[in-house]
Amino acid sequence: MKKYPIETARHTLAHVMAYAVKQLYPDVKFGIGPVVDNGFYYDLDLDHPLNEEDFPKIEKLMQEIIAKKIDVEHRYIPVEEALKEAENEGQKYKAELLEDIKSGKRMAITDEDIEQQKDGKISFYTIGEFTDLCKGPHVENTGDLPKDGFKLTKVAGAYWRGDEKNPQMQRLYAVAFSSKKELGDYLVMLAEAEKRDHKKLGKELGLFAFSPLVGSGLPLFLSKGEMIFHELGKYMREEKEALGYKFVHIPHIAKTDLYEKSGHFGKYDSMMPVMTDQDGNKFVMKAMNCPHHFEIYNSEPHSYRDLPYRIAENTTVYRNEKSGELSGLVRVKALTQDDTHHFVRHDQIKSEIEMILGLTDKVYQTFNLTDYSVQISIRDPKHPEKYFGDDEVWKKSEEILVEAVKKWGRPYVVEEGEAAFYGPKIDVMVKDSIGRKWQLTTVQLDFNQPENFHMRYVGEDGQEHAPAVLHVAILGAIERFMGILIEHYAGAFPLWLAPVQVAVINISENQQAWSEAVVHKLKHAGIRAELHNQNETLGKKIRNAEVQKTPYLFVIGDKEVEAKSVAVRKRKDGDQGVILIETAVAQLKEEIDQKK
RNA sequence: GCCGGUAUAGCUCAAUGGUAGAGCAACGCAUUUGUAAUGCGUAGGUUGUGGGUUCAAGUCCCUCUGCCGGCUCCA
Repeated sequence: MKKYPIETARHTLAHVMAYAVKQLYPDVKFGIGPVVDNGFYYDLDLDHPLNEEDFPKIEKLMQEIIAKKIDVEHRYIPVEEALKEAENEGQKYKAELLEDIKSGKRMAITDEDIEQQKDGKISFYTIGEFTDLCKGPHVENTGDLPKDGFKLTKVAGAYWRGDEKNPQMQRLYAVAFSSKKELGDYLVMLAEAEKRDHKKLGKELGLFAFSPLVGSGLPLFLSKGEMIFHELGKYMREEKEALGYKFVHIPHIAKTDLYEKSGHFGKYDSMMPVMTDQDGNKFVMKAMNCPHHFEIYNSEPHSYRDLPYRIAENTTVYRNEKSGELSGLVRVKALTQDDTHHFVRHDQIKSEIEMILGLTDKVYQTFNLTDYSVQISIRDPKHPEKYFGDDEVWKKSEEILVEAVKKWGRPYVVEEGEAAFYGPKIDVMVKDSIGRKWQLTTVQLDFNQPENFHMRYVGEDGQEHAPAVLHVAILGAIERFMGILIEHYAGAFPLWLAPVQVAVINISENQQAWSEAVVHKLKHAGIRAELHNQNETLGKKIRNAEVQKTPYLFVIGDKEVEAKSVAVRKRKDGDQGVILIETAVAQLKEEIDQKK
């Protein structure tokens, strides 16, 4: 048995899976079947809706194909011939791909694009009675595949070529590893990740709730969740004020005229209407803060000396996301941005972006978030009509961002077509517990809205000039950031962020007054303390998730106890107890202050 | 919005179409012991909503809602 890179085996397994499905459902039409993280998928068009009951059948057929040790044949076929054959077999999607190859369009579908042209011929691989166009590479014999290292995991709808207007196919997912053990390890890892799921922990720790009556995507923060939420907003405010940002406040509804001027209104359909007033003005919930902040800038004249002019606000925007897109705290309809707008002279752009990226670094270090990726989002060069402003300005903006990120020194990728309609942006993405990437930080450079809103400042030369605008959110949305943080810390927050910093457990009833006094003292010192009274056993309290995740635990009483990861303070007699608690309070305060 | 799942007690889950149960949590009593689990007891339900099939529905069918995982979207 030959050894192959796991990606090669996954690729061949995708073909084997397609072959197995074809044995079950001969009418199936195939889309594409690429390798993805930890496995592969194949897009299928068939009348029978696949579900989990079909998985064992398909897996069994795959295992049979592997057991038969079938040679994987590779050959090149002229494109016309291949096209004819695909059409004869009714493989319309394959035919479409071949058609594109033939006409030279060959639009990439995925990175794992399908073919490789060689003298006008197309690379094909055949396993038994299943032939698929594919550039490979593949294993030479199905006997080389790990027969018990793969598992079908899920089926999902996926549009042909990723376009909503195209027919929807069934995407059959599988995970695959070189051995049964590796597959088992992966499944165990997934089960562990499930325990860190912020939706699960949020409920267990009493942080937030959802109500079908209030509406989907509208999180209700309970007292403990609000403490974290508030602490995150406060932290960003402190950091920004230290850098000279000014905080502002705007109302949550606005006339549609504002968004018509900014260009948002026509471009997006996610704004929630509120009402039409007696004069016929239409109002919507604000879905972004930019135009309000522009109007704040325009409310007074500016000198070049005042720039950079930085305004900030932690404020909620409301977006009518499609129902299927919502997900816990990481995708909601009401999201609170730590939004800032920087109005800068053109010669200040570079230094301003450097300052912002510096702050970004500091924030990520504070939360010990090291595993993040940076993306520079630029225009889709094929569709310039989707964006405001002229080519030169866009080119210049994109260059500035690339240069800034290069200087910053983080690895990055450039994504075409991901820019905002008014300018390119730098995004920072962080993975959640099951490996999905979520955008947190965004830094957007905008030369277009300043013209649109006629923003001006008086320069050294006495003339009016337009500033550039930087749209920045470091946390992104506090809801999403909190969701990511809960999973990052698995619910065990650092002291300064923890909703309960000290749990005081009163062991015996005759210590009631003393316990209450300790809690009072802690709260007075600004420490978030909570009293757990002892009419239950300490064992029960300790295994309670809330208390387990509490950084400190004071046990009041006369029992010698120990608990993992918690400081235990014992009271021997009144006076000594007071000294112990006071020392502890001072230490705690110091630790909390040193948080960042 | 689309595809596939899914919804039973506060939580985790049981219950061939035939009287809705268990463990944990809660509460009470006992225990003063216990640091992944002290004992006994009590209470907790219009099985998400609305319809249908059936002598009989938690179970089968349809509707709506919510949730989960994808797709698309993501200012």
